[in-house]
Amino acid sequence: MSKTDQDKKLVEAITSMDEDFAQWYTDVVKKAELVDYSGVKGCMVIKPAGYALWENVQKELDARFKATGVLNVYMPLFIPESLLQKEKDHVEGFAPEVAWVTQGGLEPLEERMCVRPTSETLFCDFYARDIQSYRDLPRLYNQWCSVVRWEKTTRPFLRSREFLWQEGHTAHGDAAGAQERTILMLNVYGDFVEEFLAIPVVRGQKTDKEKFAGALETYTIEAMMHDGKALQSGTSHNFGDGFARAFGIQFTDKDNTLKHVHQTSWGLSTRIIGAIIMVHGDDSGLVLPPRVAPTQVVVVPIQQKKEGVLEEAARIKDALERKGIRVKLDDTDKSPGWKFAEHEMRGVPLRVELGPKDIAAGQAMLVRRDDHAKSAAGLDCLADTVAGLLEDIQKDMFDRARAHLESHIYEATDWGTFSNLVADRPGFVKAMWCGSALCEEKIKEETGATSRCIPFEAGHLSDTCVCCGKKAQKMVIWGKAY
RNA sequence: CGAAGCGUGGCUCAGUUUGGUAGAGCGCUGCGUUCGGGACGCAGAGGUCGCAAGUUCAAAUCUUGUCGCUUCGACCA
Repeated sequence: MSKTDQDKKLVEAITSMDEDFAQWYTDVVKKAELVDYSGVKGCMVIKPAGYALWENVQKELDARFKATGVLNVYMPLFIPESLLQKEKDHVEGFAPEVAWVTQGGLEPLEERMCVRPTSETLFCDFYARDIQSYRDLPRLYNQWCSVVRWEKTTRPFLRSREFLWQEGHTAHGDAAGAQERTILMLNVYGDFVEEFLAIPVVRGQKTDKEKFAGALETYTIEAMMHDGKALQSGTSHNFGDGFARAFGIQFTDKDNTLKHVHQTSWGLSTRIIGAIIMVHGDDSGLVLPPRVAPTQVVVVPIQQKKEGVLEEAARIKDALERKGIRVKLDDTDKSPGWKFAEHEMRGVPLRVELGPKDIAAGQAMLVRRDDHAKSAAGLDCLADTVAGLLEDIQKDMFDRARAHLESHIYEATDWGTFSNLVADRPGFVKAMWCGSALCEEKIKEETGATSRCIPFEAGHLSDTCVCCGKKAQKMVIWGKAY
């Protein structure tokens, strides 16, 4: 097949990302068989390739939670209306998007119940009974579950009516304990996403306008997608004692006085899979970082019916498995070219090609998914070479994503520059802000950008707000978001 | 919830304007030849045209309703 024909075929399979990023995303999600649409409006079927990603995310993140003392629990799916209503800001924030159960069996319910959009109220209701003494604190609980939010429009992984996530809920004896935990968990997310998913993030605090309903402070990790748009990839909230007062969560302290607990919550959802796709993917499809990839290496035999080829390929598979590498041998009767394209589409980080010529030369060909680099490697120490290469790929993918992030963050000190940057340059814009929600509102209306966060690495660009010109309080990172 | 587009074998779509025996490519099944970037031949299987009502001798095609999907906007993780 000619080069032109080959290009044509690939273009037919996946829309070019520069041509139409939204369509590219949908194509990749479908072609890599991560999800399928379901008969349930706004809900997706997560297929084995997609769910395997989530399982790897769960496994790693769960271990990191537990290393900080967190224990897993499970809360009910339903929340009675009266419970949801106990904290005013919280119910106002979620009311527009909750689904209600009004009937049980054949009888209407006396009190309707919503399907949890998040479980703060359930944890609070539980903690009010569960916590008595300072000896019970801190409570560090987490649950893996799905939640329901009645979204109007949906996209695979990025927004669906039901999605999988984890939500951690902690209670502490004082404000400092809650604040410390809030930041700790934000950094657990940040480190996990950077180290495991090779996605660089900006860590910072949300403005009042963008913070969680009922929270004192919300912290976030913001990732930049290939198209320059932001994806809020994990959040950590400090509730202070607001929920504790609304729900009556009190404990007896060492000094024999009753005190309210201080709480936090933090969550990360299957949306992160959307980030993996949109940060690392290319026109051939998905590109998975080795640490999260369900299959890290695929062995493709060439002329597999020739004597000895499949046997040698199986030996390679065994050797890699002994090294702890997740490897598949593709011995289906498809042509090699078909297999190359297929496994690239699915994002397998490294391909091992093995044919009669290689065997004669005592080598195999290694082809990286991320940069398509091809090299020969001796069969005698192949497992070591592959293990090293997987580490290189993980590191290079992170470095590449970080270079993309850093080269797409701009600075503006006046309105003209700011609005032009937002309009013309995909990416984030750093600018000073007076602290007023009115300016945030105006910026959103006129440019489409929202405040992503006030980064921990504070900066000072000028003394005046980029929007109103009044005295600036903070430097904010602005951008268009998913 | 506003705007636009689309529903025809598993997938991508043609056919709808002008009503008249349901098509193509890919995929799938079997056999054979192939195999270093989506191979080829031969033989097959597979569709009440999203659903419902209406007009008509006759509806994938016209009318009305309804459901679903995609993209954009508002809302949101």
